[in-house]
Amino acid sequence: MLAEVSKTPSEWFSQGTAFESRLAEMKDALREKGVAVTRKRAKLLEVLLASDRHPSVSEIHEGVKVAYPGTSLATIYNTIEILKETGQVLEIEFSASANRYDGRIPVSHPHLVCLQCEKVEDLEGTMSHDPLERVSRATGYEVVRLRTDYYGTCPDCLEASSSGERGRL
Amino acid sequence: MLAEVSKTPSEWFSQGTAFESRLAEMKDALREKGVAVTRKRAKLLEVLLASDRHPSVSEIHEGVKVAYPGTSLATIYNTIEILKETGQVLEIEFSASANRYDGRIPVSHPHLVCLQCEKVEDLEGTMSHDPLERVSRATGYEVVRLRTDYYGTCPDCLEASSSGERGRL
DNA sequence: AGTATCGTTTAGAATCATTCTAATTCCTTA
DNA sequence: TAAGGAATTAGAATGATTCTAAACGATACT
Repeated sequence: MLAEVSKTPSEWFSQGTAFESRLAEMKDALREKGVAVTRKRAKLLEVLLASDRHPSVSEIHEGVKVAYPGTSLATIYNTIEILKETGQVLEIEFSASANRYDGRIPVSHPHLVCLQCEKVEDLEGTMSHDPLERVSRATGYEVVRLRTDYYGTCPDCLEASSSGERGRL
Repeated sequence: MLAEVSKTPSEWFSQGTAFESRLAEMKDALREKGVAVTRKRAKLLEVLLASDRHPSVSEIHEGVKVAYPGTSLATIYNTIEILKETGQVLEIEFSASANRYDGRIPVSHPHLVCLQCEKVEDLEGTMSHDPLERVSRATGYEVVRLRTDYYGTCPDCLEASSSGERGRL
């Protein structure tokens, strides 16, 4: 039986860059679901965890192809889907641009999104206590996920350009 | 010269269903930008404001076509784009489903999104004070937009089904 | 070793929202 | 009524994602 993930966001954050333990955790989650941790899937997990860029599917694809050149995009999509089902990855959706994925902290938490360079960063230390429960009680919804994203221009882009051009997010 | 929109979210909320005044406001914003408020565009604004469903482009299209059957989808997309540029509509993006639009309260505010029926509701009364300024100061970003969305199953869907099927949001 | 089985992977087609393009229509003003 | 410019159009193009059907690969059984 698969135990519910019950870590709070701050517990996730406190893991810091616990690459190895997250990797083991994700592999375990796949095995618990009864799917094999193949070499390509293992590599995918590593690529996902190695970057703090919140990579897109195609960035992950590029990374996996370094080790396994023949890898198809479909494999990445398939595996990401499984990871979503097991709560092992957080999907950050965009409609005008590819979705981005957070495997390090797979529970809801705020991000900073640069409208210009499309950088996605974790925003730490600004989390008030989980409001899911409060919202559930107030609305009758069974709230399972919260998205909080701040959009703007990152310091790098502020410096690099005076004009106000925007990306497509 | 176009004055910056400077209402706080709660000021927007306090307008309630001030349909007529929002309509006039949106028309003014278009004129200030130098674009014509044509009959189709006026109808589009009405359709957008008349519904609390946070309609998608194609829902708006359907509504406009009742009055003007020949209307093309491109017209809706074009006009929505102008509204976005003038800050007169809030875009709620989804990657697996069509984007939704909020013309009533065009500034960042939280929503409740039902994963099952894809309903999008405003979540009132839960807004703490605008954290944009605080995040800007803490991160060096020039923060211009905040997205906060709660996802879950709405009371209607909870009642209608015991199983856990999900929509595509 | 040989083979049946079942999950995994693949290439490419299909889908869908959105954007683009180039031609046409509609207004406005002369 | 004609000219000019914006608005609108149909349909093509794009891009991310999903689907499909076939090929592949590992494992268990004979």
